[in-house]
Amino acid sequence: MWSPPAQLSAAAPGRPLVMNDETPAQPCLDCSSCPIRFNAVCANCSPAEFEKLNEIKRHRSYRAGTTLVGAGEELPFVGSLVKGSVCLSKSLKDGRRQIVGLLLPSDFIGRPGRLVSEFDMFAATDVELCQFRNSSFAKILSASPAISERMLQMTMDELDAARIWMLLLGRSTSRERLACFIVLLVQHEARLRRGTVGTSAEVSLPLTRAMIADYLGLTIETVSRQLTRFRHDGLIRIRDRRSITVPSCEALLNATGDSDTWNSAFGGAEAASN
Amino acid sequence: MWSPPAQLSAAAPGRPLVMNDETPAQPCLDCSSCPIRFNAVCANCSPAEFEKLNEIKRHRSYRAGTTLVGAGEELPFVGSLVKGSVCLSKSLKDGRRQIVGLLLPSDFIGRPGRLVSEFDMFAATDVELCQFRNSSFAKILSASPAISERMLQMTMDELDAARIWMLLLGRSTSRERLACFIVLLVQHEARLRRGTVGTSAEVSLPLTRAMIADYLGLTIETVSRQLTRFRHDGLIRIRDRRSITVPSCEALLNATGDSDTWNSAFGGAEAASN
DNA sequence: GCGGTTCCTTGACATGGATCAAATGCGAAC
DNA sequence: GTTCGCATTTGATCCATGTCAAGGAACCGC
Repeated sequence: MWSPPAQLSAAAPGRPLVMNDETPAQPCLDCSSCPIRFNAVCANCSPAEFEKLNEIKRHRSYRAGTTLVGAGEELPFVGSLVKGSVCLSKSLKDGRRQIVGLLLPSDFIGRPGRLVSEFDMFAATDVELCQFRNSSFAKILSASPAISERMLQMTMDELDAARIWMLLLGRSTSRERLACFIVLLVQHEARLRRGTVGTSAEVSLPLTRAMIADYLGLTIETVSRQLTRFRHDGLIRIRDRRSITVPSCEALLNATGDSDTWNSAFGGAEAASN
Repeated sequence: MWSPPAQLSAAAPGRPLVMNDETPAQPCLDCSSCPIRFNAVCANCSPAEFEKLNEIKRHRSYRAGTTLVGAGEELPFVGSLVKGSVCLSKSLKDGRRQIVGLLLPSDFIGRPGRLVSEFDMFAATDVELCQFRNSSFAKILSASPAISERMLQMTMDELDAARIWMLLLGRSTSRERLACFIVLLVQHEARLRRGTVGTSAEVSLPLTRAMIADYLGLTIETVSRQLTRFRHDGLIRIRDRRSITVPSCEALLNATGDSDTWNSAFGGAEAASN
């Protein structure tokens, strides 16, 4: 199993990351210093609502590669992704697989009120979750306008993102898909550090080539070839398997096939929400 | 402009369909006899909530082909699709288009709290909507648990459906895509008449070949060729441009590439919800 | 350090679906 | 009925991406 980039795997200060596939229930992080507190489902909670969530939450870590749940199986919890990346995927009987969602910190995991998962879920990197028992969360959800409103917002955002990804899967070339993917990572990294996209960028790849292929609806060979081609074109430099340099984000954006669409699609120009 | 199948275009009894692109505001239908009352966003409303919705609703019809809103434009209303089909689509600058959502009766249209549409929306057939001003609906939404809960359920269902469609766009052959599309229509028609899928079926196609192509991420020629091939294989009979016969739904399901996945994906085995 | 394993890259070739082009069929207007 | 326009079908060809195969690079456990 590979070592994820330090940024993604480092344990929170003072809380050593337990390296089992799943850690036992841990003492809770303090919500007021939680790195995702402004974006997660609890972002608009009142102190009283925080209190209720606090009573049922628990913090867990999973190693990269851990399967959280298989399609059709029970996932007893929901929660927020605090750190790392989680993939949602679905496969056909003959093994063809599509990653249908890439969850990043502050994204919500699971479906309130439904225990059986429609998709496979696995940790792409080491991850940390803030979990709630599904049934307990569902109760709080229906009693708390702030949470249910935020939940609806986030779900609608995910739906928009999924539909935009459908445009990519249905109509883009392999080169455009790779460019979009890297742009997505660049913009996400900018958001994490609460900054904007600069002229150049260092990106760490949270996914293996195989996962990238499954996310983009391509084969592993095509992913590799297009990355090589970007390298030859000077659009990227490949530092190691897990990280690349983008000397000119604008040039990469031009390789997406529609810089306007894809720049804004990934939050480059955050739409005024609500 | 083509004549849509009678089933989709017939006006409600006693209310002649006004054949402008957009009808003026009309007297409201009685909610208690509304054909979508059990499935729409208002499905779980209390009498008091119905009352509030009634005050702001209006009924409108649009002709097939009408653009309801373009991507980036303002859509001042939200509402329920009462009759017909509406397509959500998104295009790249060079014209490549992907239909990212096919809305059918009882589906919700628009995004509460956000006026600017992320997608193009157009009426694929003659359409009837039950509309609410976006701002008015947003107020009621935040005040009514029954509506906001139903809204969240429907949005999560749409998200699951979108993700399943991503599997099709990313990983299926053109033949499988066509088979899935027809199965989708068969199952939807069964649901409309509140029955189950029989051994055989008559299906009317709500979309032109070009729209089918854009929905499936293919070209018009490929759609046509695969339909012809189904005909040669005896999987369908083509009655006319707008309707086909499926002599054996099971045989068609076998052509989807993964009958288990696709049969349940379109509600063939409705998951126990909530 | 060594061997095994997994991940990644590269090459040769095959092919499904796109593209380009033309013919056919159907509906609408006259 | 005739003509026009458009949707659809069909054919010929091309090409992007998949498939199959081999080699190389990183990592792991010993």
